[in-house]
Amino acid sequence: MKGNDTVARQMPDKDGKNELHEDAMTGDGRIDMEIIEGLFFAYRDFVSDPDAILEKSGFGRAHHRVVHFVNREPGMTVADLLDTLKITKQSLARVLKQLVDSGYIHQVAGPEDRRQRKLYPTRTGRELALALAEPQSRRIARAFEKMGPDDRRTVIRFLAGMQNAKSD
Amino acid sequence: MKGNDTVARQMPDKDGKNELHEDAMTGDGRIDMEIIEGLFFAYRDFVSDPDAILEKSGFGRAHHRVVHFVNREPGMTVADLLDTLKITKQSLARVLKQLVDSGYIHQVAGPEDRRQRKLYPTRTGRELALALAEPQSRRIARAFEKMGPDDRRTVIRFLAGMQNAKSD
DNA sequence: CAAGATATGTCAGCTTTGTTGACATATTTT
DNA sequence: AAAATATGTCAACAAAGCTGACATATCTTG
Repeated sequence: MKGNDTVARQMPDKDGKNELHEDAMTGDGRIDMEIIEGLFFAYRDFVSDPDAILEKSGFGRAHHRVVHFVNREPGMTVADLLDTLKITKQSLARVLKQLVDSGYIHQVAGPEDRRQRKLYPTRTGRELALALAEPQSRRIARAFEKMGPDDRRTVIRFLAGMQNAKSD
Repeated sequence: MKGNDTVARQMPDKDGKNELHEDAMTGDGRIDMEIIEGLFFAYRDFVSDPDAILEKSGFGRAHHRVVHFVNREPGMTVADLLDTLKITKQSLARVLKQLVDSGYIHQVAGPEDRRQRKLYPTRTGRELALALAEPQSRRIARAFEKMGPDDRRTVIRFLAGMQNAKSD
């Protein structure tokens, strides 16, 4: 390889900043590594479920999120969606435009406030959202398979407790 | 605005593909919307915790993941890390190089197989990983605050059940 | 009614983080 | 000696985030 060979014996290291740790980081029980990593792996696999379907439509995960929430709350405005996704206007504009142009979402001027664009799924938009949610829901069902119905309550409370307080 | 006004009355729509849905997508009880969305919001806020710290070091979330797992399993190889993160070699190479160059991670040729590069955190690398884990752990503790210790077990089982089976 | 605030769209450009495919080097295995 | 393996690297690209500025339509307010 190139000359980036490394040796176990380190450079002079007065302050100890380059001293190596061979022991696993545990956090001395003050850090909940188990939940931190459980969340990472669970979410990593959870969001990978819809990838096959998304590829067929030529969309990505950003489109998934948009089409999901518009289906969940038809008539929501662009501002609502920005607040839900916590991304910027331009980031949203790109994927939203593609979904509108492809006929998955329609925009309707607000009946009271005509500056608003209320977002509605079309039939194909609804079908896509359902198809994307389905494998995720199956994964969830499988996870709960050997657990009780009270366990589902517990998980819901946990997930709610992990979220930031609503600002409005 | 531009001429992208939309009206509630749609274009001719024989097949109904453009018909709008004004009703919220429920999945008719077959889709677990509550958990799907709970996971999304929980993870969205969970990963935003370390952002302030990362900005100081000039790193991003990809660096966070690398420095975390190297700290958790010092001596892991590049191949191990690729398998954990499920990203490509080039994606990892970029951020790993930056972490090595900045002195957060050291590489040591494998003692048995000298082709391998075993990864170890330096002292600063360990400190960074702990600092990043801390706000996340506090969030988790807060979520469990009003729940029992058995609830933590339940959540761990759920998160494990959400993961793909290990291939090896 | 004029002025300002608001909701949305859009332009231009940048960054991070993912992807592919090809190829080089050192080392181990066969 | 040849093949396989672990890693690094080059070039190029794509998705999805960001900023700041500015335009338009519409609503609210003085």
